[in-house]
Order: sequence, then structure tokens, then C-alpha cells
Amino acid sequence: MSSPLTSPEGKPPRIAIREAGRHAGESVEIAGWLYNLRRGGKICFPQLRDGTGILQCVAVKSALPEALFETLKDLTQESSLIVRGRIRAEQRAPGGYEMDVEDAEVVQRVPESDPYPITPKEHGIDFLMDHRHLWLRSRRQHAALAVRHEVIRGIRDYFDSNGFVLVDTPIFTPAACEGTSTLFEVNYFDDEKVYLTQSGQLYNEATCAAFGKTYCFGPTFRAERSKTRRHLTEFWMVEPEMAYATLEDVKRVGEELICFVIGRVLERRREELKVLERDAAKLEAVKAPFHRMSYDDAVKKLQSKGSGIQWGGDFGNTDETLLTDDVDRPIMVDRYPASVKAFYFQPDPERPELALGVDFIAPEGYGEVIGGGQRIHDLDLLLKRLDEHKLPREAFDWYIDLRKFGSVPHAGFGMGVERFVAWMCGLEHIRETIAFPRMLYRTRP
RNA sequence: UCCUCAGUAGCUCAAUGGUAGAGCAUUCGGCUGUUAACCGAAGGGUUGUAGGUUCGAGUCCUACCUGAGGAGCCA
Repeated sequence: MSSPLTSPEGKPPRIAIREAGRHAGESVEIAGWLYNLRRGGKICFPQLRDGTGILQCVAVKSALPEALFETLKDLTQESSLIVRGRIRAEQRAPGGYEMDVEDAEVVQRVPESDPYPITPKEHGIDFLMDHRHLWLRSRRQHAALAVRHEVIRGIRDYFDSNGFVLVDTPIFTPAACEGTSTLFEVNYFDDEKVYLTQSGQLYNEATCAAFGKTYCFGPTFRAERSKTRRHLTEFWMVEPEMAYATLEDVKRVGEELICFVIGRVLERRREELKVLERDAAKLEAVKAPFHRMSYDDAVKKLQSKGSGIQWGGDFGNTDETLLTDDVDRPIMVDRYPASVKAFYFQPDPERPELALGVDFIAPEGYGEVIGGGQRIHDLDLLLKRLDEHKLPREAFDWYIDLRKFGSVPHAGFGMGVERFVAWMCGLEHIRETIAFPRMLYRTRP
């Protein structure tokens, strides 16, 4: 694989550091930033990163023009530069390869009067979040975002190769699908108020009747005053919806999706998992079939483990962690009390007080990564539910239409990308799974 | 919204109510194989803000500001 960037004529070819091993013995060019520099009086070791990896270079005073050696020796952290030289296998170098520098040009030297703030030593989270735009260059952050990229690509590949059509849904929405307290309100020209979407699901129910199987994938917004390691106010969600589908289809597709994406991460992002010190065996253990459990049984299991939960209540985070502390793969908990679920869930025909919904609770305390279920397809039942939830029919006129014109059983789910990535990476906090997290008290940088 | 904790050098942190310190970073010097390199020296402070108690406050009290962790709610 060659680098997308080309070198000037007469210069050695530019390569990505990731490919350095294939160019042992060759003269090449690398364009990057100074990651670290160790120096002696007559030798120095600039380490370069270029976004694909880190490569140690060696500059020996006696082998170079004096000005070039002095320039390299006095480089400052994160200065941008292009180096040329020969790649050589070297056991003493991190990564096993090294470049003997023959030539270099500094693109921009960071002045020592205003040095790069993130040093190789430890920093507090507040400082790092304030410097998020620079923190992204650090190895762990870089690795987490690379895993995120792989997760997103895996999700798209899974749906695209299984007959789903990507139909994205609007960000501006006219009304709430649940309570307005968690919606961000936006002025939409003169007198109109619109809201940032919380979910594309209602629209997905329309698109799946056009295409059979669809998914939307985009940012969603929740104005919840949540201040925990699992919450962002802006996060990405993928939401498939399937016509002629039931709760069982949701379980099957969700299980397949998770296994597929984990397989991709394990196949393509081993190095990043290593940087993150993520125990890959924990991910390798996640295989179908997942555990299946009714809400009834989940409540019983929790009570036997000492939780104070009563039948009819929703699970808190401690409940989710308790529920999964003895399993190595997700638990699919289904048939919740209708009262804790949204108005659009299809009731269980055998026990109408239950909703045909399912939550996938990930192990290791990562909590709910998928939530979904079967939607109401009967017109009269939908109207009844809207009334019960005191939702105005006018606002849902188009949604009601879907039950008038060829209504069929249909089902779908939503998966939160950041929570999933946090699980893959073994991260304590969801904020490291997105480049610029938006949280209750943080909207900068 | 509620509960808990924390704000001291650019960063990470020390400092019985009694002279504000260390490591890293920066500057200068030394070192031809460093691995968060090492060795020597220098500069660097309105202790988050405003009050209060005290002979004396970084330390105790009150309020506020900022941040972190958690609860509820959720993906």
C-alpha cells in the first residue's frame, strides 16, 4: 500500500510509518510531527509520528552536516518536519525499525517560549479535556478513535451487506417522540420551534415500509442533565428498522451485528487494543448465542443478588452491572413492563402488560448497548396509546398514516456508538470515544 | 436537579495554624544507543474568588465560581 501523498521529484518516496517494516534497507521520506526526542552530545533520537505510527530516527553528529544535526537536536515536541533516510531493522528501537536520518526539513518549529502543553508525563482530565484538540495526538486517544472508525465501518458493512438501505432521518424534528424535557430546542426562523433529534426511529418506521429494511446513522441529542461516565449530550446512534419483523428478528440481528463488529475490531485493530491495554480475550469470548432472559427472570436474579429492584421498575446502572457480573457476553433482556417503555411498543399478546422490547446489556459494566423491539402496527392500539400518553394526534398524523396504508408487524433497535466503542476499548469514560465530546458542562473545544 | 470530593509553579502533586516545596516541562552546561533517557545549575507563585476567625490562614468557618465522581434519566 502506498501513501496518498507524493514526494517531490528526485526525493525518496514518501511512506507511512505503518509501512516502515516493508521498506527496510530503502531510502524513504516520512512527514510527521516530533513525538519525543532523546539526545546525547553527539547523537540524538527524534521519534516521529505521522498518524499511522511512531518511528524512531537516529541522527549521529559525525555523519551529518553540523547545522542539520544541531537543528534535529534542538527540535521541540510536536514540531512538524519531514525526514529522509534509510530504514533499518533495529531491535533497540520501539517497533523494531529505525531510520538513519540523512536529511530533514522542519516545516514548523514549536517555539520553546510556548511549548506543547501535553508532555509525556501525566495530566489531569480537566487539563486534557481543555486541550482535547491536541490530546487527540496522544497514543491512547489516537487508538480509541481508530477503534471507533473500525466500529462504524463494521456497522455500515454489516447492514450494507445484509440488505439494509441507508436512509438518514432529519436532525431538526418538529415534535417530541418522548418527553420534551430532554430535547434541545432550536429557533427555526420566525416563530417556529424545532428540536434536535433524539432518535430517527419514528422516521425509520416510514422508510422501512418503502425499502423493507433500512437504517439511519447519525448524531442524536439528549438534553439530559446527566453527569456520568456513560453520558454525552451529543452522541451517534445507528438505528435499523425492518418491515415484516418481530422481536425475535431484533434479537437475531442485534446479536449478529455485535459479533460481526467485534470480529472486525479483533481482526483489524489489534495494535490499537494493545495500546489501550484492552484484554482482547474478553472480546474474543463474545460469541453467539447471547444469554436470553425475560424481564421477570432478570428481576428475580437481581433480587437474589441483593438488588432492591421491584417488579415494574427499570434497571439502574448498578443493576445492569450486577446482572452481567457473572457472564462473558451480553444478556438480552426482553418483555419489560409496558409502563417503563415508550408508547410505540407492541404489547406481548399473551401478557398485554408487557412490551415486546429487548435491551442488550453488555458485560463488564458497560450497560445497555442496544435497545429496541417490535412496534405497534395496529391503528386502534396506536391511537389508544397516544391518548394514554397524552400525546396530540395532530403531531403524529404522518406516523398514524403508516398504520392505515399497508401496516405490517415491524421492529428495530438503536445502538449507541460511543458506549459500544467504550466497551471495545475497555474505557472507563465514554468521553474518550468521540473526538470532541459534548457533555453537560463542556462544549469546548 | 440532588449528593460527595477537589481547586497551590505551564503540568502532576507535597506542605501539625508558624519562612510556599519536589518531580516533569522551559533555559544554560555535560554525555555516541536513548526507551516517560540520565547528570549538574537557573528562572518560575496574588495558594480559584470574596469575606470572616486568629498574634499569625494554603491549612479553620461562610458564600460564590470552576471542575471531577456518582444518583435520577437514558444509548
